[in-house]
Amino acid sequence: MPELPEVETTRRGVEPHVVGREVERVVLRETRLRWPIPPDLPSRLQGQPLEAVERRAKYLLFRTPVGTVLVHLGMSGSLRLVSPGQPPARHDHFDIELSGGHVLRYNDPRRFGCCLWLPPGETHALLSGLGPEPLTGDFNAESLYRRSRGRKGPVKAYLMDQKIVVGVGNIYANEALFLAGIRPDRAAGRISLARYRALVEQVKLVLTSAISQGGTTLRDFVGGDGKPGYFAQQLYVYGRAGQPCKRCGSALRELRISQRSTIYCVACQR
DNA sequence: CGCTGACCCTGACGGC
DNA sequence: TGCCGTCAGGGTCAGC
Repeated sequence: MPELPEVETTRRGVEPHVVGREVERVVLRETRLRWPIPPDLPSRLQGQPLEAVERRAKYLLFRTPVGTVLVHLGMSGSLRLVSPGQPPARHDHFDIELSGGHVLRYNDPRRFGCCLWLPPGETHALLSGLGPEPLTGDFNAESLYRRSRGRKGPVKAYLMDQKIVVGVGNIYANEALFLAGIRPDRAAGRISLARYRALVEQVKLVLTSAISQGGTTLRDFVGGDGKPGYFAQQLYVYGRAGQPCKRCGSALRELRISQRSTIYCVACQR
């Protein structure tokens, strides 16, 4: 599930139930994620108040006075609030039990996610070297254009490079390139500033729109059994290879860029 | 430094 | 019904 909008939706969903609470207990069931969960995480967290839930790229940061829990949902992870005593399901790898009667429960079938501990003041290697957040002014056409000069790789791979900009995953890279009218296999270094302006605008629009969609299902995070909101009904190209373009009717084509499914319209994208 | 492909893991799905 | 190959929204890492 998690692209940036799903991660931000998760952050907004759990924040009001987590901030101001205290960690009563941490239960680890399966520590073999992308990297092992530190065995001392429960003892470090126990009794600590949670001061904030932040997001950087697709990482969730749970702040306490003695350090930060850094969570990534990988490809298949989710973080939900459940009631105390609710029996764990398959792939429910750990719980953070909070005062006030909520349990933060992490589920991840593929185990590509992670849960790491970050001492205060330290900046984790995973977070250093990340590019700007896509919804801030630091992500702009001028710097995107400037940094692209001389690059021969496809613009879609460039857009998904976390050093260039964070949080643009495969779905939204496909969508933004369609909306900006840019062929995903065009060399990043051979795209004009004007077209990068269009691309930046569409990245911001598509992410903002998806976050607002996800926001409609926030209630699912508390005691519900529904999944976080999904954006499928508004997709122009992702998952639609062979089907007609919603703008011009041409059959959408598929190719692979950096091992990832890439769909585009030969007529609308140049 | 830039770029490509292998890899981590489970589950869903389509073809035979 | 079962088996097998392929694919999936993440990212790191080695190697050229």
